[in-house]
Amino acid sequence: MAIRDVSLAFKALSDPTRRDILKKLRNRSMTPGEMTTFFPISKPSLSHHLALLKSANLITADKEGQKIYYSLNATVFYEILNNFLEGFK
Amino acid sequence: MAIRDVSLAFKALSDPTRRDILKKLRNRSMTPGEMTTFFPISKPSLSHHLALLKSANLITADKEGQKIYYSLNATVFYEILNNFLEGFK
DNA sequence: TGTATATTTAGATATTTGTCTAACTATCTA
DNA sequence: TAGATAGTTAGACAAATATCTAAATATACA
Repeated sequence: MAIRDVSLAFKALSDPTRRDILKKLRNRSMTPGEMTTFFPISKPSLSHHLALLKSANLITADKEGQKIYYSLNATVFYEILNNFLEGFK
Repeated sequence: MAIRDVSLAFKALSDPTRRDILKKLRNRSMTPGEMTTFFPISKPSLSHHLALLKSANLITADKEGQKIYYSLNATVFYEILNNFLEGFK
């Protein structure tokens, strides 16, 4: 899937917590529960950030039982930034 | 000069009006007065956006008489996005 | 079925943001 | 010096954002 909203993508990237989440997801998929052990943030706040990253198409979610594994959508991630850079050539 | 605040840079890029301003400045330097002929926005609003882009180090300002010429800081612009992409390799 | 676990949703609140009008500062020029 | 022009600053306001606690939903399992 492709870029939907550039503003949303940059907005998603403008928050340090969300960039930290993306950096964690570079290595492997992770559940919100695991993430809360890394960031000093409440579960609802984390959930909010994940929803925003998902709406920006920067991450994907896969439910397995009660858990939800979130993964970096690397393709779209690079697409967004590179497409934007193209516009400035 | 280099990146100062990644959050600020992405925040600056998250607004459509500010991205439009940057795109205009790709071609040439421009004064706020000229810009208002392109965007349906008041001078104070434009001034606000320019201040934000400047604080993010994405543009520079050169005063000549009563006019202020704003220019794209292309170097820092690419630096910000590419450095960020590096972190996701 | 009942309880524990994983996550989201709802609702509240303080902060930030984008916009406007009005007023101010600086510079030019007749 | 007076008036016009270019731009910013001040102040107000509505909308969006990030955060929290409490409640709801969904799944697992004894």
